Amino acid sequence: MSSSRRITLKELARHLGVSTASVSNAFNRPDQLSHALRERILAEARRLGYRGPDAKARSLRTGRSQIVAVLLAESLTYSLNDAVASELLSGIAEVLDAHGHTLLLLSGRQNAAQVPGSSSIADGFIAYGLMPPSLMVSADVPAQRPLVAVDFSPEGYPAVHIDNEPASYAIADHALKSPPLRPAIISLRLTEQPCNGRVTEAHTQLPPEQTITRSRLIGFHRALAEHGIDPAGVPMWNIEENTFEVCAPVIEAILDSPDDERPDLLLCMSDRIALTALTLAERRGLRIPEDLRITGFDGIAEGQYRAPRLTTVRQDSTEKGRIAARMILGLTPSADSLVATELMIGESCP
Amino acid sequence: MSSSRRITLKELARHLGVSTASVSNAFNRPDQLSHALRERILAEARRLGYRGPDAKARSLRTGRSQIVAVLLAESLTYSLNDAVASELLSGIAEVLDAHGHTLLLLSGRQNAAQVPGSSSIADGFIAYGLMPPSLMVSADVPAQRPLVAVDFSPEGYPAVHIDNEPASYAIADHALKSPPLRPAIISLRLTEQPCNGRVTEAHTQLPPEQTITRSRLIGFHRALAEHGIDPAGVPMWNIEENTFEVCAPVIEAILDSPDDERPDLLLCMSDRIALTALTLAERRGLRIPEDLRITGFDGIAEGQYRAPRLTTVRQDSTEKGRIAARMILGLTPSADSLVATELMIGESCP
DNA sequence: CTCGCTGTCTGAATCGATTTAGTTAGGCGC
DNA sequence: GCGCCTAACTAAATCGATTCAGACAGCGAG
Repeated sequence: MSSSRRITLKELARHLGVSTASVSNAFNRPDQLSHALRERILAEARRLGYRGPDAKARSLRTGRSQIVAVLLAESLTYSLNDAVASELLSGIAEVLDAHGHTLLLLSGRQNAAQVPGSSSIADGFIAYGLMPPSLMVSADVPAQRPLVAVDFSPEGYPAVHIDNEPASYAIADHALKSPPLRPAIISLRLTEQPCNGRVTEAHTQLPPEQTITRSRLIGFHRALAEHGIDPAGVPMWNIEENTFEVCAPVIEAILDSPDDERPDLLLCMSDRIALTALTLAERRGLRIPEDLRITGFDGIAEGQYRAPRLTTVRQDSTEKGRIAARMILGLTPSADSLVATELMIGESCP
Repeated sequence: MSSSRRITLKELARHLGVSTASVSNAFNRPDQLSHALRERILAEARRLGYRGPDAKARSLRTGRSQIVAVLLAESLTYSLNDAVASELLSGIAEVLDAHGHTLLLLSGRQNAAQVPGSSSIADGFIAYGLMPPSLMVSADVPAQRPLVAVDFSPEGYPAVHIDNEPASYAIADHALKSPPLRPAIISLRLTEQPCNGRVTEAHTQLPPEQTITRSRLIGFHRALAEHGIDPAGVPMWNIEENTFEVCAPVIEAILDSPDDERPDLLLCMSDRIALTALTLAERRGLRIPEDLRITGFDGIAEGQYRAPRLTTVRQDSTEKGRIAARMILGLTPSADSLVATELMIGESCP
């Protein structure tokens, strides 16, 4: 009533004629004071509109904020619209929520204006996606703060990931059981070197910074070789960013090939790529899978909630998120964790 | 080296033999000290591994945290997997990012174990989705803290929204230009009363808590009436939660009707519902749009990146997010804002 | 009666910064 | 040489809590 400013714990204590310690205990450690006093304090707090201890002050004093930061290699805008990242976040959120923690979103690709150090508020970090060490530093991951990595393995930190090579081998192996005439691979960011379109030999010679996509490629190649197809002879296209907009022109170019050169099997490194191919092929009236077979990777919902269903490898990103969150909260010992994958046969490549 | 603990500003100052004020200014107000001293301070900071002022302490002292909280009516798990909410978050993140702020995710449906008051760390709030006042209170939206509402209008706060009634009138009007034999409506959470399936009269008599879906329904009804169809005679089904899993059984039930009772036009209140109908109808071999026409609402990417494309009303959720974020940051005066919608004609209902 | 113990409650230090008011020194004009 | 202004720097209060180390009272045992 009197003051418009929010009332503080100290003022509340003075109103009641008790110490600040008792008020604090009334909110945090009920066993430390008599029932009667506690009730009196809570009643007066309600009366004066005191909402409980201020989070900023509490976190300074205790050193804990109940906040876990997720540091994303890609921009927030991209990540939030990407099904795989969203699933991961959703798994993280589920566990944090259940344990009274909240989620702070941080991007490695943040604006330079970002005040350095502003992230030191988090109790722990979950880093997702391939992040150069420089990014982690500039994003101010404090040296001695707990960090769990997802889908990459920075030295000295526990990581949650899947086994990409066998998984991609498995799906390629499945697809190759009916021998294709003209198989092709559509890959995702093999190197830091920008490349959207047909991959030349030069690109494949570059150092394998992108470990996930590298492993998937190796799996594809192994399956091809085992089926008697020389991987070097299989054409490959690269996609710069895992979005429909960026995929579409590359796919259109592929589909524009003359009929006797057009691939009849597309091994795609992500569901987004595969779904884009599926959509554009259908718009052209190609029959799936008779004229063109397509496989994906990830197992996002969109690929299953459609007709024909996408043949893909499901990785349970939600579960990855749950595991990472449990490690950060200390509910699980922090150690490298391998999540299982599952081959899902849809109508896009039976 | 010596101490494993993180070094503080005060210790850094003592190392250098300068006051803490100067060290603070070296990081925050370069114009307040000589260039030479500043360089000396920053060099020593680097040497000792000081990463800049601690965010917890800074936020306590200044009262600002550079954090904006998004309070979601639904669970985080649901919201992160919902395309509309993700788009909104993505718009918010884009603006916050560009201005050195970060995003804290809070759910109105949070676990009861949530420490009350833990959200008082945020500088401002963006609330999304219909949120009963009680939820906003229990989620501890501080009374005098800035809040912008999206898609609902709590008293005393600015709101960002679209004009639902004319938008849904427009799409129904479009669809009814070819007169349907058996139109039907699939609605989304018209009341707090749980109902997944055929809507009885009782449900429609309930108080209109869900303002958005109510408005959309009124728009549909107005269009029907204008085209000479009695809205009371149009069957309606309700969907409890906007997900494939919850939608699917209801849609299956509708499609199970004998051929001469099965609807030939589905006016759906969301793209998720419409896409579920589209998928399940295709799996049954129904021809779209010859056997069944379907319209959606929202304009999510998934509906456009497919064949046939979904006929829908696009609402630019990303833009809603940007606007809300700008208001919260004070870049734009906080006032109610109406975002335009756009009718998008796809092949699902030409 | 005295000792020690338990249950309540308090005083004061502390977390790590920001910021106001003020001190000091140097430069400049006249 | 004097006064005034500015630039550079500092001392100390403050933000709003948590928590440790007692203080005090009451009570039962010996």
